Amino acid sequence: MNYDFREIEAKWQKYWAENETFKTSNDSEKPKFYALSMFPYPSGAGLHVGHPLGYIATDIYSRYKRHKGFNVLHPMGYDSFGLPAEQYAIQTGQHPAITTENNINRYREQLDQLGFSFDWSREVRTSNPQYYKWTQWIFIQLFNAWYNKKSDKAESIDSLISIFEKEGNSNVEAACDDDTPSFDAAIWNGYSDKEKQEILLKYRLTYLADTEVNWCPALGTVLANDEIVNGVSERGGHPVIRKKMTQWSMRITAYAQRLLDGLDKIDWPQPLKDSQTNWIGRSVGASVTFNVLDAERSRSDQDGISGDDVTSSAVEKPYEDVISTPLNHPYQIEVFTTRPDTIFGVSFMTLAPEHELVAKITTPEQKAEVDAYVEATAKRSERDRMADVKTISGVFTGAYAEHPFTKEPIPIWIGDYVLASYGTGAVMAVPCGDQRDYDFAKHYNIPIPNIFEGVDISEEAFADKETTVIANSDFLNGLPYKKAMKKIIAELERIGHGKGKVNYRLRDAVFSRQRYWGEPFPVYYVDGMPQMIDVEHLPLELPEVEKYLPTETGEPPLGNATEWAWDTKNNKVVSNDLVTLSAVEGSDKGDEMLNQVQHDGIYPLELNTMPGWAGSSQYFNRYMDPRNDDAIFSPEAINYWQDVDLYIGGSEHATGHLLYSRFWQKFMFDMGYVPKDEFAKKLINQGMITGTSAFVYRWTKKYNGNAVFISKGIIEKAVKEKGFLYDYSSVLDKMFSDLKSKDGGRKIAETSWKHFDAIHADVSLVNASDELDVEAFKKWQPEYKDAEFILEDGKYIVGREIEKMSKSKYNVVNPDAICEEYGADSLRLYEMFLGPLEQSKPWNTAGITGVHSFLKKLWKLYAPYTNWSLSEAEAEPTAENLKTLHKTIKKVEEDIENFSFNTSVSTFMICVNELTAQKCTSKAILEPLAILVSPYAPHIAEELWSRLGHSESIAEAPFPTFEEKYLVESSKEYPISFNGKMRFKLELPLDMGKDEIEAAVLAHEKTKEQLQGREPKKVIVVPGKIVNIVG
RNA sequence: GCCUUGGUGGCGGAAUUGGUAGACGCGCUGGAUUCAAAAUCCAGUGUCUUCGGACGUGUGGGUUCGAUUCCCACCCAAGGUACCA
Repeated sequence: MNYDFREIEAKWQKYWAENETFKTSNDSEKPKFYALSMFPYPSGAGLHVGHPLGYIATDIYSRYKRHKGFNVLHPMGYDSFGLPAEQYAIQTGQHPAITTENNINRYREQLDQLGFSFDWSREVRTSNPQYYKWTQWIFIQLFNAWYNKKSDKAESIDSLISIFEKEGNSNVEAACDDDTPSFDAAIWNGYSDKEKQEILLKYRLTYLADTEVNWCPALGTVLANDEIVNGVSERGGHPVIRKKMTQWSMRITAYAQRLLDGLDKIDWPQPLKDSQTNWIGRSVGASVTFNVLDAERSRSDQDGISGDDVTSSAVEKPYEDVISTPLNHPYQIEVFTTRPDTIFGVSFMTLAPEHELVAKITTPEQKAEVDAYVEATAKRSERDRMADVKTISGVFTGAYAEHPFTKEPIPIWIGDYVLASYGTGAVMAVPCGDQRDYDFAKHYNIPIPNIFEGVDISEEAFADKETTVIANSDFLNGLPYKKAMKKIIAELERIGHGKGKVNYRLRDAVFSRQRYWGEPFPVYYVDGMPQMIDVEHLPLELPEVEKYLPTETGEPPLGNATEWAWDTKNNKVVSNDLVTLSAVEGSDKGDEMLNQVQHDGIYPLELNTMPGWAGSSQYFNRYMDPRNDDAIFSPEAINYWQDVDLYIGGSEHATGHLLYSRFWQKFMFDMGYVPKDEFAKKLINQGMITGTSAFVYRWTKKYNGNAVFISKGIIEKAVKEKGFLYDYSSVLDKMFSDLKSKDGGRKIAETSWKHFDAIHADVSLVNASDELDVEAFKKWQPEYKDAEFILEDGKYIVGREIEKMSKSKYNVVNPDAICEEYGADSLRLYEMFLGPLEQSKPWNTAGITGVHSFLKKLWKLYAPYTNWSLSEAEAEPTAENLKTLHKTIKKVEEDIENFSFNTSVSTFMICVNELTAQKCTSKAILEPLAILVSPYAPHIAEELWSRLGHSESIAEAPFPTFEEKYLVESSKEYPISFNGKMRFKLELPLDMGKDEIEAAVLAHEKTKEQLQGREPKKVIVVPGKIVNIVG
């Protein structure tokens, strides 16, 4: 009987489902192994062949680990909140839950036909209330926690309150807002309840803050950076403004250092670690405060400090800095620098154009120029400003700062190379030590003082810390970098102008989204202060709304809900109308009056929803105990499974999902909920599968009103030979003649590619030889049904190009059609065979015939057991058989451990070719071979296994053990090289010594032939490897 | 600009620690089988060649008996990006 993959695959998929073959228990004597693929967002387009790549790899590893005796957790679920379903809802009115459900069903169908060993009983969906109940739960835990820098971990907010009650916050070292005031116990205890809540919000790990967002009034929504092009919205081209909005934030910055340190403990790809490291952006240096000289004095000179014209009330002073600010300076500029040792080289300062001081310090003379520059900068995106290194631009503000040591005036400029979002948005510019400052100074003729000993800075800045010796710097003269750093920081602290500081680029993560299809916050507001809903009343389910757009007043979509108020007496969602606002209607007193409102215990609920990453930041732990309604997971479950052993997914999640997940895991660890502070031991990024687009070439001329397509080879030849098109085809020659009368003559111009439009043809219309199915193409594009096709050798050959898979390029390949034609096992093998897992590689369906015929050969090899017409042929394995088998075991095992799945497929092919040639029918060979193949091609392996006489699934059959003894050789075919080039081969016994080998080789006639009488200068003999003769 | 990854036949790719470059597969060529096609099987397939051999892993150097592999400089492509002070 033939290899009937359709029947076999359907049979075993059914078997696995019915027998729950891959259902995993939370207690087992076996060692655990947790293999995880990043769960997908179920989009409407379904899976294309790129998606399953990582899933197949994880599945192979999971199945392998089962054969190796592990209790394997291999779950799958859906990241099912997201924008596309919401967009679809806005357009059609269909509830996102329905769209999502449909998409999930389609995904499930597609996944099922690929034969994955998922434990589907553990499926999670982030949009399912039973799931997001626990997302809300974590949010509440974060709200009720603060970060204690002394213990370097998160702690319950209650511990903070008791400290405040006893001693205020002067001894507290916490991650908190910049504007947190200091208070003692008496002040704290005197605060009203609302004031206390306000203070506590500044400490909580999730907190409310005014954050700038890109607000698009026309769309009534907030836009992401990449939704804005040239200052207007990508969709519709509406203006976008920066607007402050009160939003939830996550205090991830508290964990910056631990997120950095943790990278050393985990086996993740270095590029991914690098991008997290860069994202966190730790730099060590100092913060330095420069006083801004008032206009009067900076113009006249800088004689001492005497001013009494400025009152202290005008001082804008950051609360946390213990800098003794001279009261007579109205403004300070705080900068962060990694090179405080170069402070005597400062010759100007640069502020980001957005810096809040710009408007305050600019002199009237410079105002027009500065305003114009600020306005011009506002139109440029941050991306744009970053990418453009060549253009140097900036404007002098007219103001001067005072050097903290020399008291010299320093001109203050603004420049768009300084970004407001990094550090303090201000730079102390040291042109001799920083190339950007250097270029800026050169461009604007600002002096470049040299403060380095023995260094020429006439051409470029000098930034090598290691060889730095400071000069022209008062008390720093003669010091190397490290010593100078120490000294200058001490001095800055002594004079109250700065301190050593570690700066992180990482910013707190905004956690509010003005969307409908996301997790609702378990939050209601009493007098404007957020209150958490008690955990026992979760989940707080998404309300129904009439439409999914923002409200007319600009509130998020949940503002459309009529039932969206929290009844604190009955603990349930009730109608908004029940929120009683006595006596405030029409009041112009605002907040003050609101405080006096009588609510009857019914309060408005939060209108924002959580962002996409909320649901994915702990899902890996939820899989351990997904149906638990009393806890996110039981202690037993988390203690058994601990963490993810292998996590496979795309590198695009490097600084999103993978950073936030690590943050939440560390928080969960601090609170004692999880035993590991890193959730995934090993991570692998699978590469992207690109498409191989096909192009047809349409001549820019028409013939009888129809398009003319010319085969690629004809054009190529004509272009290469600089010839005329009509010389390369008799049909074209005739066309040119016909066109002559109408056209007034042949255009005598050499053929060039610009005479043709390359048009995407659907890749399914092209075969492995790049030949287009012309008739099918005409049907596919009816506008070309009468088009002419100029063929070469009777074929139309298309052009090929590697591009990203996309609908518009007609190069998307769907797994369904491939499964139908070749089967899931072929698809699985082929996806792996394409190349290394981590690399991106092009898809070309044509090549699948290779692995498919391998499976047919494999099936044939088992003919004594599959073809009942033959009598069962049980034979003792030959030495050759065993050698083939064991070298395969060795290689496949190594490959799986190294995630080198592509080479395993080759190894299987070689193995089957060899065993076929050996006419092997031995069960002792074919049984272990079935197990070896089973992780890769599980359906055929199960079928062969059962035909070999087993009644149990192959899934847990022990992996064959490699035995060296079958590979021992007695002789080796030595490659004999001359000057490193292999010239001939010589078979010699492996136990032959170095000298004997040398003698044997030198005596060989081919050696003499090669040497042509020359005397060998040297003979290198590496026994068992190679012989190399130099001469 | 910076960071990361990569560059080997017509194509995807292989090559364990520096030791036979191009495994395996696709495609191509020729043959067998067939009324024919599909499928299958066999042989060949890096380039050049005076048929002896010579050259050949992005380019140019270097280390070595020997380099796809190690070092230096550069070029190109893809992805990322926050001019990080």
